[in-house]
Amino acid sequence: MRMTQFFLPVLKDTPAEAQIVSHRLMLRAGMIRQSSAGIYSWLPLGFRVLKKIEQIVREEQDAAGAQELLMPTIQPADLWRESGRYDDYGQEMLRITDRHERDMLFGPTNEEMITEIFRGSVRSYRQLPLNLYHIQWKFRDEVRPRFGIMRGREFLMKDNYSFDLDKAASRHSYNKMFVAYLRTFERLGVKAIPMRADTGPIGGDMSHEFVILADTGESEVYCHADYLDFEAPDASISYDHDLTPIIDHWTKCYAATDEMHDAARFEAEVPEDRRIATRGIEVGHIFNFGTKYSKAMGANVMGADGVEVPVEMGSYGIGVSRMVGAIIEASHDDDGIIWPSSVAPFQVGVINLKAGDADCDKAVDDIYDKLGAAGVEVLLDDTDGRAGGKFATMDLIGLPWQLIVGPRGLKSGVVELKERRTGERQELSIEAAINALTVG
RNA sequence: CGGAGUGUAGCUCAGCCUGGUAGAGCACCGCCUUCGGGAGGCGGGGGUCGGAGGUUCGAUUCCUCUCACUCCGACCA
Repeated sequence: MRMTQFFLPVLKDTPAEAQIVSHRLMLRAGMIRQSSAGIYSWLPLGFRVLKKIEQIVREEQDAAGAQELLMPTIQPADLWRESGRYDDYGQEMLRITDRHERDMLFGPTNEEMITEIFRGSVRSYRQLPLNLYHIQWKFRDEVRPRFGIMRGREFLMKDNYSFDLDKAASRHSYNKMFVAYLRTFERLGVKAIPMRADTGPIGGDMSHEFVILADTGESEVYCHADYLDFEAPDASISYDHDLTPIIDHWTKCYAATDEMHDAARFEAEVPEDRRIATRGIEVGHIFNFGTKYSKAMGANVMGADGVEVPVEMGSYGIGVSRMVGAIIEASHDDDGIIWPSSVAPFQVGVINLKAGDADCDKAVDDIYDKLGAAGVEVLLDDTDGRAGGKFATMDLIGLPWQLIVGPRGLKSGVVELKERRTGERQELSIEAAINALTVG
């Protein structure tokens, strides 16, 4: 992509309404634009990141055996009357009436709808286990939206639902998602620590929140420092095997959000120099809620013994749009965003320090074509601005690599390769620079 | 939902207290000089001052209502 053709409305000034760093940087980098309170448009740069995250989430869900479908944003109220949540959910649910005076709602989540789909098609234990997910926009009419897309009213969430015959099988489905989440967050370039969580209004007795540690996080969290060194299972993991050793490893140390925090236990279990008390951002939440919805909505299956039982369910969510902000909170510096490579909107920003200079133009065009041909996503700053502004913009939008091409270097046949995260620069020949960016 | 604020140019803000018909910086357009970490000069375009009502000879300014947005608190991916 050439910057002269790319819609990238960066801001020099910080918009007054933005309080936290991810919101400020997303606005300044031209990633989002507010429409109304808690509702945003995603501009091209932000949308690219959102899609990257979505795709990683999708790949890991598929690998763990979940199947993607797509449910609507608008749901009929009757479904929610069946579960009893139409009245329980309160004003956070956006209620709509259609032209025939039918009560509808903009879905804040999809337990009812997925249960309805399930009960309409599944009758036998032979069709289990089943795990269905979608990545869809949700709407929760928060009293007080804030922090940009971190707590918007409209947000993109991956939510999935597992269906099993009995508690043991349901537990395995839960464990699969636990492991899939470890892998997902690792690939997204963040440390997300599973913390025992309250099940809240969704119900059930098994639940973990996945929390990214960040000073600017919304809630206080406490955990053992060992978690920072834990490594997620690699891609060769087999989801059909017993996953409990992995779960045990990841849950053996203390980790709790403030509402579940037990100071006495924390101090007893964690040596003083290993205690982490900081802030965190919840980016994922998994629940096993048993038969809460299947009982209420009559989602039963016939077991091998000929007895019909309500299906055991779990639900699993990742805040995809929130991840964008959470990653920025966890990865930025004074100059701007520092994208992990896996979610970066482009891998490389090529800077033409002197657009209009024949040698520079030729060199960057050549680099641009070669990197593009090698499948590297490149943003070429071919604008005729000054060097300072170009450096500042490139640092702000946080692409992992910058390739700086100027007349001074070209005279001696070199360009400068800068790594955004470390700030390290090296002078290389054009060929060597292209090689460095196309290997791995 | 309780509390506190803010709405003036695309953005950041001044002007309002003490009414007299709107400004700066950045951004944008043109020209010139610059040209490796957010340059400078000259010229130019852009605002029915959130909206409605009221007071007044006259309202961005004072009063009332209203809408929107932000922040702090309680709740959530």
